[in-house]
Formats: sequence, structure tokens, C-alpha cells
Amino acid sequence: MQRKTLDQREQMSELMRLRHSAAHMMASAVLRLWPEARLDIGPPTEEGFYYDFDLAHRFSPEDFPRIEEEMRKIVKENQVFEKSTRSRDEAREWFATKGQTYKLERLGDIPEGEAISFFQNGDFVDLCAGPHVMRTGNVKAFKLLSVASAYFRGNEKNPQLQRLYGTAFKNKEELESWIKLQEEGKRRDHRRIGSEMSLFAYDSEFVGPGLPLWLPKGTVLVEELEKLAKDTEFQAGYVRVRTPHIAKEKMYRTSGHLPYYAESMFPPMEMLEEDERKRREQLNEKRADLIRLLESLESAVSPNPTGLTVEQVRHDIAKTETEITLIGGRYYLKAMNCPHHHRIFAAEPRSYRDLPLRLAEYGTCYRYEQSGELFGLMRVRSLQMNDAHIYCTTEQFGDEFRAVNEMYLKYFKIFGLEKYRMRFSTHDPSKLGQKFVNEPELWKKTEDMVRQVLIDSGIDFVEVPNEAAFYGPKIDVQVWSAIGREFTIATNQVDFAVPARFGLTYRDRDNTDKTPLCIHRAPLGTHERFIGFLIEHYAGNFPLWLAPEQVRVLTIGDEEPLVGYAKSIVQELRENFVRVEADITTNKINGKVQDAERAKVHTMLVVGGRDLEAGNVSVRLHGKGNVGAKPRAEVLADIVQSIRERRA
RNA sequence: GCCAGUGUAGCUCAGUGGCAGAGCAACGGUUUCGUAAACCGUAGGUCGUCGGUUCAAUCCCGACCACUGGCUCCA
Repeated sequence: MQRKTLDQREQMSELMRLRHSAAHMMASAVLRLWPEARLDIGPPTEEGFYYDFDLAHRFSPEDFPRIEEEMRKIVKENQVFEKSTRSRDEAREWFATKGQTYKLERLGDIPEGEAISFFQNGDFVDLCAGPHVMRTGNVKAFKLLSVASAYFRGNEKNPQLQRLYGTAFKNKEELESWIKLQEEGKRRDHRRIGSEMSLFAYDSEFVGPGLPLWLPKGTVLVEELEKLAKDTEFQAGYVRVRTPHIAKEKMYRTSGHLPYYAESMFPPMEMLEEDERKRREQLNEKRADLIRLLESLESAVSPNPTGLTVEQVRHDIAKTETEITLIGGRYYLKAMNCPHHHRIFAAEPRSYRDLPLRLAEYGTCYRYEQSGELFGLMRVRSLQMNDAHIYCTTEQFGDEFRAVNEMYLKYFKIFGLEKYRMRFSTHDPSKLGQKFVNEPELWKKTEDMVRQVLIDSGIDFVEVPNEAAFYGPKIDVQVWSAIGREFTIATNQVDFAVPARFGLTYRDRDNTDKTPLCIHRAPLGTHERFIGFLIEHYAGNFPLWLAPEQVRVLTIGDEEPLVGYAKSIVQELRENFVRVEADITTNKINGKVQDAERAKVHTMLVVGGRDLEAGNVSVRLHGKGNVGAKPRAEVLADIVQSIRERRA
């Protein structure tokens, strides 16, 4: 996180001041109970606040009441938050005597010339730019939430600190309603609804963690989304392709993903003969020797007995790597679809007349995410991407990118998605040639075009420098899960580097070969994450076109001719591809209604003697109750029409 | 991967160093019913796995696995 300027701090909202003050009070409470604790920092957050501690005692939720009790005492003492400034030396000495080593390090972050301010409440003194509320007595409603760990400065090489999370509000009522909202969020949690509605399941023992099994009802969601994507992409001039789930090592060396991303890929499958295996080992050793040599040459500490130049060694490394890949026999599960699509582009000679070429596939990818990162459907190890790659000329790029952006908005409208943030990631010119490919003009040109598209569309977006992919700028769409976690739900990336790595060209009007630009886009992200998100967005109450069980016919009683009437309704709807079931059991209608409501069936058609006689059905909508009896034909036609239009 | 927490029936959860419990769901029967629970019964478990302490462990201890809250990561 970037340091806030003092000006920005001054503008901190009332709530943020309150929470920041609560963080200080929590730290002072902890120090009263564990005087040996060393402190890091304690900022306010969107949901509350936290403070990081280094302490031999391991915090557990059992400690919360004691800490809260101490905090309540501090509230009662109604201490004043007093600001003071010290010189750098005074500050350094203060923390040195207190043994507050993390604070000493943080002190180093403050730029020369900026004031070094402290805040004191009671005995507690903290390096802090503020601002705070006036007195501890102003903090009336707070609650400790959880204990977690966090690396110092967010770097996993640094020691892990214990982070205490809490929240604070202006008053008790607001705290209570926030707690209620959290509980409501938990009820919407896609993991919970997913198992209640039998949408997906995990079998960690036999299948593996992060590898979801789609149950029949969840598969309905998957296939409805796929149908939507296929319809939409067809109309937008995409063509569909299909590619295998694996590819040779050479593929990912060429794309540049190996060896840098090898860790997030499943380990390779070795299909080597014995002599090939030996040859590979020799080459690997040779490569390791060369890399060591290169390192020593680059650092220039040791003498260079070989007489080789850095360039020569680099060349030998590349040559060895090529030899390794030539042995073949090593396959990777694909972690992305683009390389396969690039090979499809390369499969035939291309002319400028073929462009834009839009290759679409719901491709299944596998990524070995670290175990602690797995999270329901939102973060998994097997994922199906709503992927497509658009190969185009620079002249075509603006229109293509605009069309992709419009497709996003079309989808968001269908799903009634209103709360999202578009994040436009751009490059940092000072890092051209390192973090970003050295194409300053292409960077400028594409970023300008992307920015213009965003402005024209009137979408709110935030521009984040230095966050682009190495091959081009990108737009990510951020959404929030029911429990407040932020996720990228969709992504739209410009690529003007990787096509060249694969030597992709098209023959242009002037009879020269040119490298196309490539747009990677996934407006529906992956099935896993998108459906996880939709489950929470709708709280499981899907619109008719998406609902796993769209209609259930409930009979009042189980006798003929009522059952025959119900069955004929089922048959008619099935002929129109409506997902419909009938409940013709002996249960009472109350029980049947409850079963159907709990299963979140979208439309219930209650039929009894009265309906049979009049040729009616009584319609009940999930969550909306009874909407009355209507002629059968009218109701069934409306159901079919609503599904066809994918009505919200 | 790291720190912490959790793991009892399909689900939600009780419980105890000495025979394993409830509600819902499931299954069998009775009931013939108008919009969120009719009634009776049956079955369901190596208490995550493995090891240790103990006369005796679901309970205490350890390791592992999985999940959860974070951190790191997210091409």
C-alpha cells in the first residue's frame, strides 16, 4: 500500500478516524496485558481496522473478551488523543529504548523533511500521522473479529506478525446492523448455497482439493452460461475452436510461461525413454553449470578462467534449453489457452483479409494454486475459461476492443450486475525493457485507445499504473463476494508481445509479413468463479432462464385425473426444453410448497380440482408467493418466452 | 506455502475419560389434503486419518489430511 500524504490523511472520514483510534486503543490494551508485545502498524480498513503485533503469546479468540474489556476501560478513562512531533533522533531513541524494532524500521519510511508526529492516549504513545477522534470516550461501539497472520511489510521473507482484526462504528446500532449484514452475507455464501442446492461438491479424498465436481443442477448453470456465451459470440463474429488439455514443454518455453510460472502449473508428465531421460539429465546439469557461470560473470567477483563473454554464455544457455525441449516427451497440463490458440493461428497461412480472427473456446485449464489460496469456487485448480483471442491489425484494434467492452456491458445488464469496478492497468515507462516489453509506441497507442473506449462508454474506472501484464495493458472487472472478498470476475487484455514469440504473422496488403495484435478476453471469467459469484449475487434465487429447476407442478392430492393433467403440463413444457418436475406425492399442498420453496424452484404450478375444471394453473413464484390462477396455455407460453429472452 | 482455528449421521448442531444423541433430509406405512412442515415407524456412525498416554480415548497429547479466517500469490 502506498503511504498516504498528510493532506490525504486530513481528509480521512469521520468513520476512518474512529477506526484508526480504535486500533490505537486495541494496541494499548494489548500492551497493558502483554507489555513485551512489539508493535507494527494499525490502519483503518473498509470493514474496520487491524493492528499487527509480534508476540510470543499466540492470540486466540479466547483472548478477545479480555482485550475488549481492557479497551472498554480505556473508553471509560476518556483519554485525549494528543499529537506531538519529535525529531528523527528523538523518535529513534524513544523506540530503541522501548525495543520497538518494527517502529524503528517504519520510521525509516518517513521521507526526510516530513514531520515525525506521535499520538498519545494515556500511557500509549505511537508513531502516527493521525488523524484521530478527540477522546477515547468517542469510540462507543467496537468488536474484535479475528486473529490472522501477516508478513511484516507483506513480504513472505519477513517474519510473520499476528494481526488482530476488529471493527468500530459510530454507535451500537450501526455495529449491530453491520453484524447482521455479515450474517446475511454468510447465508449467501456460495459454498453454503452450493451444497444446500446440490450445485457442486468437493471430494478432496478421491479427486483432490480445488477440483470441483459439478452436480447435475450446477451443470445446468454451467451449460446455460455456455449457451449464452456461444450465442453472444456467434453474433459477434467469433468462431469456435477446441484444443487439448495438454501440450509439450516447448509450448510453454516459447510462450515464456516456463520456467517463471512453472510453480503455478501442475508438474509435468514425463513420457521419456530411458536414454532420453539420461540425456535430459545431462543437459539439465549443463544448463545449471552455465547459469552458475553466468551469475559469477555478471557479478564479476571471481576471475573468469573460461574467457567466455556474458553474451556467449547466455547463448549457450538458450541453446541448451532448446536442446532440452527438443528431446520432447514432457507434457504439461495447460494453465491457459492462449498458446494453443496461437498455434491454431499458425496452422494456416493468414492474410490481412482473414483479420480480425476471433477464436473462442470454453477451455479447461489447470493451475496449481497454493493450498492456502483455494477458496470455494472462487479460487480453484481446474477452471473453464470463457476465453477468446482476437487477432487483429493495429487499425482494427480500437473497434475490436470497443466491441469486447460492449459485450461486457451486455452481460452485466443480463445479470443485473451493478456493483463492480473497472481497473485499467497501464505500464510504467521507466520499466520498459524490464517488467514491460520495450515497445513504447505500442504501449502509448494501445493505452490511449483503451482509455478512450472506457471514457466513451461512460464507465467509471480507476487507472493503475505499473500493473499491466508484461505484454500489454489490461482491464480487470472487480467484484466482491458475499463475505466481502474482492475478485477479478472478468479480464480484457491487450497483447502485442506473445504473438511475436510464436512467430505469428499475416500477409499484409503490401505483401509483407506483419505480426498481429492479440486481445485476450474473458468477459464471463471462468465458470467456477462466475457461477460462484452468481450464486451469491442471486443468493441462489436464479432468474427463470438460469434456474436449475425452472418449474415444478404441484398436485393437490394424488388422484386421477389430476395426476394426468399434471403430467401433460410436464410433457408440454419438456417438449419446449423447460426443466420441469412434478410433485404428485401424497403430501399436503403446504408441504409440497415448502419443499419447492426450499429447493428455490423458480415457478410453482399448483393444480387442484378447480384448476383442472377451468383448464387453469395456479402460479406461485419463488419468494413472491401466490400470484393466482391463469389459463394453462397463457402461463406455459409465458414461461417459454421468458426463458427464450433470458429475462432478469 | 506460512500463521491461527475447526473436523461427531447426507445437512444443522448437542455431548462425555466408561453402551454415540437431537432436529431436518432419506426409507416404510397411515392420511386424500388449495399455497412455507399431516401422523406413526425404520434405518443411518471405526466421532477426519494414523500413532501415543491410559485398565479404558470421540474426549488428553503428537503427526498427517481436509476445510475455514488471514498473509503471500493470482500470467
